Amino acid sequence: MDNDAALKRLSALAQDSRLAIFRLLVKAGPAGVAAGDIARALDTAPNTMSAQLLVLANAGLVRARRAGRSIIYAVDFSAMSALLVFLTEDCCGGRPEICAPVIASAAACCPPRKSRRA
Amino acid sequence: MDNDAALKRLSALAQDSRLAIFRLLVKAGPAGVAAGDIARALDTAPNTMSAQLLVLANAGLVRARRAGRSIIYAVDFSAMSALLVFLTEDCCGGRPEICAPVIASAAACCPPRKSRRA
DNA sequence: GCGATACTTCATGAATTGTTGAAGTATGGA
DNA sequence: TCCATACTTCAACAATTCATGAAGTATCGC
Repeated sequence: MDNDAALKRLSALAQDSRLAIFRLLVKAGPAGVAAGDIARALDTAPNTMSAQLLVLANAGLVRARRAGRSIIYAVDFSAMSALLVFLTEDCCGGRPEICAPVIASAAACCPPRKSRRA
Repeated sequence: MDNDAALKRLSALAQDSRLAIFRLLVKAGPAGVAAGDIARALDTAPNTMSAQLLVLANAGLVRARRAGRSIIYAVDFSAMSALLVFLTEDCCGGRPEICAPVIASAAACCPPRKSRRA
Protein backbone atom coordinates (compact mmCIF):
# COMPACT_ATOMS: atom_id res chain seq x y z
CA MET A 1 0.00 0.00 0.00
CA ASP A 2 1.37 3.41 -0.92
CA ASN A 3 1.44 6.62 1.05
CA ASP A 4 -1.48 8.23 -0.79
CA ALA A 5 -3.76 5.28 -0.22
CA ALA A 6 -2.90 5.20 3.48
CA LEU A 7 -3.55 8.92 3.75
CA LYS A 8 -6.90 8.52 2.05
CA ARG A 9 -7.89 5.78 4.46
CA LEU A 10 -6.79 7.70 7.52
CA SER A 11 -8.62 10.81 6.33
CA ALA A 12 -11.72 8.73 5.74
CA LEU A 13 -11.59 7.43 9.30
CA ALA A 14 -10.68 10.77 10.84
CA GLN A 15 -14.24 12.00 11.11
CA ASP A 16 -16.81 11.32 13.77
CA SER A 17 -19.63 9.86 11.70
CA ARG A 18 -17.35 7.92 9.39
CA LEU A 19 -15.44 6.36 12.26
CA ALA A 20 -18.78 5.33 13.77
CA ILE A 21 -19.90 3.87 10.43
CA PHE A 22 -16.65 1.97 10.07
CA ARG A 23 -16.81 0.51 13.55
CA LEU A 24 -20.43 -0.47 13.05
CA LEU A 25 -19.45 -2.27 9.85
CA VAL A 26 -16.45 -3.91 11.50
CA LYS A 27 -18.80 -5.34 14.10
CA ALA A 28 -21.31 -6.39 11.42
CA GLY A 29 -18.63 -8.33 9.57
CA PRO A 30 -18.73 -9.54 5.97
CA ALA A 31 -22.54 -9.64 5.89
CA GLY A 32 -22.56 -5.84 5.91
CA VAL A 33 -25.40 -3.40 6.57
CA ALA A 34 -27.79 -1.55 4.24
CA ALA A 35 -27.13 2.19 3.78
CA GLY A 36 -30.53 3.10 5.18
CA ASP A 37 -30.03 0.95 8.25
CA ILE A 38 -26.68 2.60 8.91
CA ALA A 39 -28.30 6.02 8.54
CA ARG A 40 -31.04 5.11 11.01
CA ALA A 41 -28.61 3.51 13.44
CA LEU A 42 -26.48 6.64 13.53
CA ASP A 43 -29.35 9.12 13.19
CA THR A 44 -28.00 10.75 10.05
CA ALA A 45 -29.76 12.11 6.95
CA PRO A 46 -29.68 9.70 3.98
CA ASN A 47 -27.82 12.08 1.70
CA THR A 48 -25.23 12.90 4.33
CA MET A 49 -24.77 9.19 4.96
CA SER A 50 -24.38 8.56 1.27
CA ALA A 51 -21.58 11.11 1.08
CA GLN A 52 -19.80 9.54 4.05
CA LEU A 53 -20.10 6.05 2.62
CA LEU A 54 -18.70 7.31 -0.68
CA VAL A 55 -15.62 8.61 1.10
CA LEU A 56 -15.09 5.29 2.86
CA ALA A 57 -15.63 3.41 -0.40
CA ASN A 58 -13.26 5.65 -2.36
CA ALA A 59 -10.66 5.05 0.30
CA GLY A 60 -11.15 1.34 -0.29
CA LEU A 61 -12.15 0.66 3.30
CA VAL A 62 -15.65 -0.55 2.46
CA ARG A 63 -17.36 -2.16 -0.51
CA ALA A 64 -20.89 -1.64 -1.77
CA ARG A 65 -23.16 -4.22 -3.35
CA ARG A 66 -26.76 -3.88 -4.40
CA ALA A 67 -29.41 -6.14 -2.94
CA GLY A 68 -32.84 -5.24 -4.30
CA ARG A 69 -33.57 -1.66 -3.44
CA SER A 70 -30.96 -1.59 -0.73
CA ILE A 71 -27.25 -1.08 -1.07
CA ILE A 72 -25.24 -3.14 1.36
CA TYR A 73 -21.92 -1.84 2.67
CA ALA A 74 -19.28 -4.08 4.22
CA VAL A 75 -15.72 -3.57 5.44
CA ASP A 76 -12.91 -4.67 3.16
CA PHE A 77 -10.88 -6.47 5.78
CA SER A 78 -7.82 -6.81 3.58
CA ALA A 79 -7.73 -3.03 3.07
CA MET A 80 -8.06 -2.53 6.80
CA SER A 81 -5.24 -4.98 7.35
CA ALA A 82 -3.01 -3.21 4.84
CA LEU A 83 -3.49 0.06 6.70
CA LEU A 84 -2.46 -1.48 10.03
CA VAL A 85 0.61 -2.94 8.38
CA PHE A 86 1.50 0.43 6.87
CA LEU A 87 1.28 2.15 10.25
CA THR A 88 3.43 -0.41 11.99
CA GLU A 89 5.94 -0.74 9.15
CA ASP A 90 9.52 -1.02 10.32
CA CYS A 91 8.31 -0.41 13.84
CA CYS A 92 10.93 -2.83 14.98
CA GLY A 93 13.97 -0.98 13.76
CA GLY A 94 15.81 -4.20 14.45
CA ARG A 95 14.16 -4.60 17.84
CA PRO A 96 11.08 -6.84 17.74
CA GLU A 97 10.72 -6.55 21.50
CA ILE A 98 9.57 -2.97 21.08
CA CYS A 99 6.65 -3.43 18.77
CA ALA A 100 5.70 -6.92 19.93
CA PRO A 101 3.40 -5.49 22.61
CA VAL A 102 1.65 -3.42 19.94
CA ILE A 103 0.86 -6.52 17.93
CA ALA A 104 0.00 -8.51 21.02
CA SER A 105 -2.64 -6.06 22.17
CA ALA A 106 -4.12 -5.81 18.71
CA ALA A 107 -4.34 -9.59 18.67
CA ALA A 108 -6.17 -9.47 21.98
CA CYS A 109 -9.33 -8.72 20.03
CA CYS A 110 -9.32 -12.35 18.95
CA PRO A 111 -8.25 -14.53 21.84
CA PRO A 112 -7.52 -18.05 20.60
CA ARG A 113 -10.33 -20.28 21.80
CA LYS A 114 -8.55 -23.54 22.32
CA SER A 115 -5.73 -22.45 24.62
CA ARG A 116 -7.26 -19.90 26.89
CA ARG A 117 -4.56 -19.26 29.41
CA ALA A 118 -5.84 -17.32 32.35
CA MET B 1 -9.45 4.49 24.69
CA ASP B 2 -12.53 6.54 23.95
CA ASN B 3 -13.97 7.70 20.67
CA ASP B 4 -12.69 11.26 20.93
CA ALA B 5 -9.13 10.18 21.57
CA ALA B 6 -9.21 7.79 18.62
CA LEU B 7 -10.61 10.52 16.41
CA LYS B 8 -7.88 12.90 17.52
CA ARG B 9 -5.21 10.33 16.70
CA LEU B 10 -6.65 9.48 13.31
CA SER B 11 -6.97 13.18 12.45
CA ALA B 12 -3.39 13.72 13.50
CA LEU B 13 -2.23 10.96 11.17
CA ALA B 14 -4.51 11.97 8.31
CA GLN B 15 -2.15 14.55 6.90
CA ASP B 16 0.77 14.11 4.58
CA SER B 17 3.56 15.67 6.64
CA ARG B 18 2.32 14.30 9.94
CA LEU B 19 2.02 10.78 8.58
CA ALA B 20 5.58 11.09 7.31
CA ILE B 21 6.75 12.37 10.69
CA PHE B 22 4.99 9.56 12.48
CA ARG B 23 6.46 6.88 10.26
CA LEU B 24 9.89 8.38 10.60
CA LEU B 25 9.53 8.25 14.38
CA VAL B 26 8.16 4.72 14.28
CA LYS B 27 11.31 3.68 12.44
CA ALA B 28 13.50 5.64 14.84
CA GLY B 29 12.03 3.84 17.82
CA PRO B 30 12.14 4.92 21.48
CA ALA B 31 15.37 6.89 20.99
CA GLY B 32 13.40 9.48 19.04
CA VAL B 33 14.58 12.31 16.79
CA ALA B 34 15.20 16.02 17.44
CA ALA B 35 12.59 18.43 16.06
CA GLY B 36 15.18 20.15 13.87
CA ASP B 37 16.39 16.87 12.43
CA ILE B 38 12.83 15.88 11.58
CA ALA B 39 12.31 19.25 9.90
CA ARG B 40 15.49 18.83 7.83
CA ALA B 41 14.68 15.22 6.95
CA LEU B 42 11.28 16.19 5.64
CA ASP B 43 12.30 19.56 4.22
CA THR B 44 9.83 21.54 6.29
CA ALA B 45 10.08 24.96 7.95
CA PRO B 46 10.79 24.80 11.70
CA ASN B 47 7.61 26.60 12.70
CA THR B 48 5.46 24.43 10.46
CA MET B 49 7.12 21.34 11.89
CA SER B 50 6.53 22.61 15.39
CA ALA B 51 2.82 22.95 14.67
CA GLN B 52 2.64 19.43 13.24
CA LEU B 53 4.50 17.94 16.18
CA LEU B 54 2.15 19.72 18.54
CA VAL B 55 -0.82 18.07 16.87
CA LEU B 56 0.78 14.63 17.15
CA ALA B 57 1.71 15.29 20.77
CA ASN B 58 -1.76 16.56 21.68
CA ALA B 59 -3.19 13.42 20.15
CA GLY B 60 -0.91 11.46 22.44
CA LEU B 61 0.86 9.70 19.58
CA VAL B 62 4.28 11.17 20.36
CA ARG B 63 6.07 12.48 23.42
CA ALA B 64 8.55 15.34 23.68
CA ARG B 65 11.54 15.58 25.97
CA ARG B 66 14.20 18.23 26.13
CA ALA B 67 17.86 17.38 25.62
CA GLY B 68 20.01 20.48 25.79
CA ARG B 69 18.83 22.90 23.14
CA SER B 70 17.07 20.19 21.21
CA ILE B 71 13.65 18.74 21.82
CA ILE B 72 13.45 15.03 21.10
CA TYR B 73 10.23 13.49 19.87
CA ALA B 74 9.46 9.80 20.09
CA VAL B 75 6.42 7.64 19.36
CA ASP B 76 4.30 6.56 22.30
CA PHE B 77 3.97 2.92 21.33
CA SER B 78 1.25 2.18 23.85
CA ALA B 79 -0.91 4.96 22.39
CA MET B 80 -0.30 3.59 18.92
CA SER B 81 -1.26 0.16 20.13
CA ALA B 82 -4.47 1.44 21.72
CA LEU B 83 -5.49 2.98 18.41
CA LEU B 84 -5.01 -0.28 16.54
CA VAL B 85 -7.05 -2.09 19.16
CA PHE B 86 -9.81 0.49 18.88
CA LEU B 87 -10.00 0.06 15.12
CA THR B 88 -10.18 -3.70 15.28
CA GLU B 89 -12.52 -3.83 18.26
CA ASP B 90 -15.18 -6.51 17.98
CA CYS B 91 -13.92 -7.26 14.49
CA CYS B 92 -14.65 -10.85 15.20
CA GLY B 93 -18.36 -10.60 15.80
CA GLY B 94 -18.07 -14.12 17.11
CA ARG B 95 -15.95 -15.23 14.18
CA PRO B 96 -12.22 -15.05 14.91
CA GLU B 97 -11.47 -16.58 11.53
CA ILE B 98 -12.48 -13.32 9.87
CA CYS B 99 -10.18 -10.93 11.60
CA ALA B 100 -7.36 -13.38 12.23
CA PRO B 101 -5.75 -12.55 8.86
CA VAL B 102 -5.82 -8.87 9.79
CA ILE B 103 -3.82 -9.52 12.94
CA ALA B 104 -1.55 -11.99 11.19
CA SER B 105 -0.47 -9.52 8.55
CA ALA B 106 0.06 -6.79 11.10
CA ALA B 107 2.24 -9.20 13.03
CA ALA B 108 4.26 -9.82 9.87
CA CYS B 109 6.13 -6.60 10.65
CA CYS B 110 7.93 -8.51 13.39
CA PRO B 111 8.70 -12.00 12.19
CA PRO B 112 9.86 -14.11 15.13
CA ARG B 113 13.58 -14.66 14.77
CA LYS B 114 13.99 -18.07 16.27
CA SER B 115 11.44 -20.01 14.25
CA ARG B 116 11.69 -18.61 10.76
CA ARG B 117 9.49 -20.99 8.83
CA ALA B 118 9.41 -21.07 5.01
C1' DG C 1 -46.94 2.28 -16.58
C1' DC C 2 -47.47 4.32 -11.91
C1' DG C 3 -46.33 5.27 -7.27
C1' DA C 4 -43.48 4.27 -3.44
C1' DT C 5 -39.11 3.06 -1.42
C1' DA C 6 -34.01 3.30 -1.18
C1' DC C 7 -30.13 5.77 -2.27
C1' DT C 8 -27.24 9.00 -4.80
C1' DT C 9 -25.70 13.41 -6.90
C1' DC C 10 -25.29 18.34 -7.12
C1' DA C 11 -24.73 23.02 -5.53
C1' DT C 12 -24.19 26.06 -1.67
C1' DG C 13 -22.61 28.09 2.55
C1' DA C 14 -20.30 27.45 7.18
C1' DA C 15 -16.58 25.71 9.73
C1' DT C 16 -12.06 23.60 10.16
C1' DT C 17 -7.33 23.03 8.89
C1' DG C 18 -2.60 24.06 7.09
C1' DT C 19 1.13 27.34 6.00
C1' DT C 20 3.74 31.40 6.50
C1' DG C 21 6.27 35.45 8.43
C1' DA C 22 7.32 37.73 12.58
C1' DA C 23 8.20 37.65 17.30
C1' DG C 24 9.07 35.12 21.62
C1' DT C 25 11.34 31.62 25.05
C1' DA C 26 15.01 28.41 26.50
C1' DT C 27 19.65 26.57 26.43
C1' DG C 28 24.68 26.70 25.82
C1' DG C 29 29.20 28.84 25.04
C1' DA C 30 32.45 32.86 25.22
C1' DT D 1 26.28 39.40 30.04
C1' DC D 2 25.93 38.86 25.10
C1' DC D 3 25.23 36.16 21.07
C1' DA D 4 23.94 32.10 18.57
C1' DT D 5 21.27 27.99 18.22
C1' DA D 6 16.94 25.35 18.66
C1' DC D 7 12.19 25.49 18.96
C1' DT D 8 7.70 27.48 19.89
C1' DT D 9 3.81 30.76 19.67
C1' DC D 10 0.90 34.13 17.44
C1' DA D 11 -1.87 36.21 13.84
C1' DA D 12 -3.69 35.99 9.30
C1' DC D 13 -4.82 34.24 4.89
C1' DA D 14 -5.82 30.25 1.59
C1' DA D 15 -7.57 25.81 0.90
C1' DT D 16 -10.19 21.93 2.17
C1' DT D 17 -13.99 19.60 4.30
C1' DC D 18 -18.81 18.88 6.06
C1' DA D 19 -23.92 19.22 6.20
C1' DT D 20 -28.10 20.46 3.98
C1' DG D 21 -31.96 21.01 0.65
C1' DA D 22 -33.40 19.93 -3.84
C1' DA D 23 -33.37 17.00 -7.66
C1' DG D 24 -32.13 12.63 -9.90
C1' DT D 25 -31.68 7.29 -10.65
C1' DA D 26 -32.75 2.41 -9.63
C1' DT D 27 -35.78 -1.23 -7.93
C1' DC D 28 -40.10 -3.26 -6.47
C1' DG D 29 -45.14 -4.23 -6.21
C1' DC D 30 -49.51 -3.38 -8.32
